[in-house]
Formats: sequence, structure tokens, C-alpha cells
Amino acid sequence: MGIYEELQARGLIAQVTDEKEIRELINNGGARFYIGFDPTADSLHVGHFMALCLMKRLQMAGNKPVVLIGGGTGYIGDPSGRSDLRNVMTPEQIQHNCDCFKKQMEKFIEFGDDKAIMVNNADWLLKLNYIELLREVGACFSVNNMLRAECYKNRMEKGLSFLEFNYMIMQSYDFYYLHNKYGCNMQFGGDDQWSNMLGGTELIRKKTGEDAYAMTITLLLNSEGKKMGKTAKGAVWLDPEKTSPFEFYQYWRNVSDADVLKCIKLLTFLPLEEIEKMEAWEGAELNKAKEILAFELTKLVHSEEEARKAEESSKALFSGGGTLEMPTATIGADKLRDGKIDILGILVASGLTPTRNEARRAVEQGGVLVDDNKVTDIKTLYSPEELSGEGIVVRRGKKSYKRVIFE
RNA sequence: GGGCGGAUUCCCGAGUGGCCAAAGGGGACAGACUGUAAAUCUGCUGCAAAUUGCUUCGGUGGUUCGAAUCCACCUCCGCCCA
Repeated sequence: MGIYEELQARGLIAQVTDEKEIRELINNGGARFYIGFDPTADSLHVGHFMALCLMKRLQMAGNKPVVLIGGGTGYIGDPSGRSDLRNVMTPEQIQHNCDCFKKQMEKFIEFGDDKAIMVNNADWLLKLNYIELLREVGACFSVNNMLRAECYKNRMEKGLSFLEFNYMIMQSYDFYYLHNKYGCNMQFGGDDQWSNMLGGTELIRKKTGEDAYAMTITLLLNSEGKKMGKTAKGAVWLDPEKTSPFEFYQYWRNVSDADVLKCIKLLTFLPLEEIEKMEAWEGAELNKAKEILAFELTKLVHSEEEARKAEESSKALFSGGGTLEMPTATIGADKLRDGKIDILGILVASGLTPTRNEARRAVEQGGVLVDDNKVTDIKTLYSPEELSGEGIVVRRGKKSYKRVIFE
């Protein structure tokens, strides 16, 4: 089984420009491919992770990856799949995000002369000359076709600025540039990038007469058709400072039944035969699959040690037992009122609830436990002595908890 | 450039002078049930020193005892015409 067949079996492949050619190329390690990452935030997220894994898989099959950081395209903002205008980032933000991306990527992909290379499209995009570009590249694009592109569809109702409209041209130019400079013959990306990527293959064909290929990866959607890797608070980040390994683990531990196997196939490196066995699992047994998924991913993104810790904490919390690796919050003397602190104050100070109002609701609805005893009175007071030493364990709802210590 | 319409709380969206911290839905959160899933039911959803007070309906100023609501200017967006 070649790499192409494996990707296919995992359900990773969404669309391809030329199946035969692409299969041939990547199975024989003949692809010099690139994937672009726009520095839209100061950390990578799950979507990026999928792309990086794909890169790794292809690299292991002998293909040469080019990581493209969108230091230039970040100035424009990709309208694909968005219904609203992106806010324009400052050059400082873009630079900062690029730096963060680089650092994180180095953990996943091996860079080096004969391995992967990293480039930044700011290096060529920022110095383009407008008129020259229009004549050289702009002439190759049909506005009529662009307007029909899927990626602009939902923007036709809400509005699309000329700035964003040009994103496709910039991305196409990247492909063209990498094709000329590094012999890049293939581009991979999320399925929402399809139109942008086609723009590139066509530009290359028109300008050079040569063929280039594009393939998109399945977007990670849950059974309800929503993008995965997002919580109410925002994305699930790979940066442990932004999403702790425990939270990361929990996110995957909690995916719905309908999504577990898909996630395992798409995101982990577990061999397909092993995954096939899991397909027979049903009901409560599926819970095991979730543990596997959560463990494997935390291991890949953070480390085996972190994964084990997260797993232990999770088990301790949900099935009783030890309270290992409990996140701790300390409370300073400034939080005391008349020498004591009330339960609402503790919830807020520990970050378990953002405001006293929410803390009040949590208590009133019976969602707050201190050392396994339900707190029923919102006026319950605690003295510094009660919070000294080991402190107390405060739980808010089923899934958030903290050890609170006075300091 | 001209004409018209719009901006409301996390999102969608009602609200055209006091009964408005603002209907309804979605989402989120909490409780019950469960398998840390889904479905269902219930509660809840601006902030606080909490039968009260404070801040919020794009921005700034104004009218009024009182403004999300009326007026003026500004900003942003959509539609139609050029």
C-alpha cells in the first residue's frame, strides 16, 4: 500500500486535481510540495496540526516538503470560508505570529538541507510592483471565474473588499514562485483552499506550460458539520500556554461517539489495521477509543509524559481516587474581606468563574463542590487557615476543578 | 458621485419615548439521566458591597422630567443607479 492509498483509507484526501499523476508522484517520493500557513494567531491549532502530520507522512514516504509561512499573505487575509471581514493585522503582529509558528513547527517537522525547508512569502510578495504584477499575473485571471469560486460565495452576500479578493492571486503567485525557484510541483492545503490552489496550478500552466498539482485535505468536521478543534473559548491551540495539555486531552476525550473513529483515522499515526479493530466497538466500549485518541494526540502534540499526566489527572478527577497533578490557584491576602473570603470570591480568584455573578449562579444551581461537599450557601466563608497547607479542592461543574491555597 | 436601507447583549433577531438589563431562537454554562458521548427534561445567561445600585443597543453631541427608540453630525456595512 502506497502513501496515497493510506491517505485515502484514512479519509484524508478531499479533492485532487489529477489522481493518477498525484498518486504516482507521492508514492514514488517525487513530489516537492508545499503547504502554506498564514500567521493568523500566535499559535498553531488543530487544523495546522493535520497539515503538518500530512507533511510528515509524505516526508516519510520520501517527498520533499516546503513549509510556507504567510508573512506576506497575512497582510491581506484569506476570505475563504469566512463570512466576515478579517481584521487587518499590524506588521508587528504578523512578525510575532510568524516567529511563534516557526518555533512550534520545528517540533514536528525536521528541517535541513535535504529535509524540509521553510520559506516566508513576505520575502517576495512585499516587494512586488503593482503595475508589473497586474500585467504579469493579473492578466492570467478571469474575474468572471473568480467570482464563481466557492471561496467567495458566502462573501458575495456580506461583502468582500478588493483587498481580500486579491488573496487568491497572492496565493497563486506563491505557488508559481515556488515552482520556479524550488521546482515545487504540488500544493496541499485544507479543503477550503481548493479554489486558491487551483488558481496556482492554472497560473503555472499559463505562464510556463508545465503541470502542477493540488490536493486538499478533508476538513475536520464533526458529525454536526461544524469545524472541530474549537471550543466556546476559541480554538484548541497547540501552545501549552494557551491550551494546557490537560485541556487538550480533555477536548479529545470528550468528542462525540460519531466522531471518534474519524478523528483517530485522520489525526493519529496508529496503523490502519489497529483502527479497523476499533470499528467494531460499540456503546460504552467506544469510551476506550476516546481515551486512545486523547492519549495519542496529546503525545504527538506535547509529549508522552504530558499525555500520561493528563490521562492520570483525568482518571483521578472522573473516577475518584488520587488528585494528582491538580491545577492550583493561590489566593493572596488582598482578596480577603474582614479576614475571610467567601465562596464566590474563591471561585473568581481561582479563575473557575469569570465573575461573581457566574459564581453565584454556579453555587445556586448546585454546581460547586468544596472537598467533595456541595456548597449551598453563597455566603459561605473561608478563613486563611482553612486554605493553608494542602488547601481545598474546589470543583465547578463536572469538568473544572482547582486546588486553592492561601498564600 | 446619486438614491434607499442597516448597525441591538456571545451569535441570529424583536423592540419606534417610560411597563427595558431589553421578547424569541441558537450557543454556552449548571442540574437530572448517562459512558467525561449523544438525545431528552429543568434551570440559567450584563456587572456589583445585591429586594438595591451601576453600565450597555455603532460613535459624538442635542431635545426631553425620562432615549435602544426623536434630532444633528460622524464612522462602518448592504442594495440599486452611475
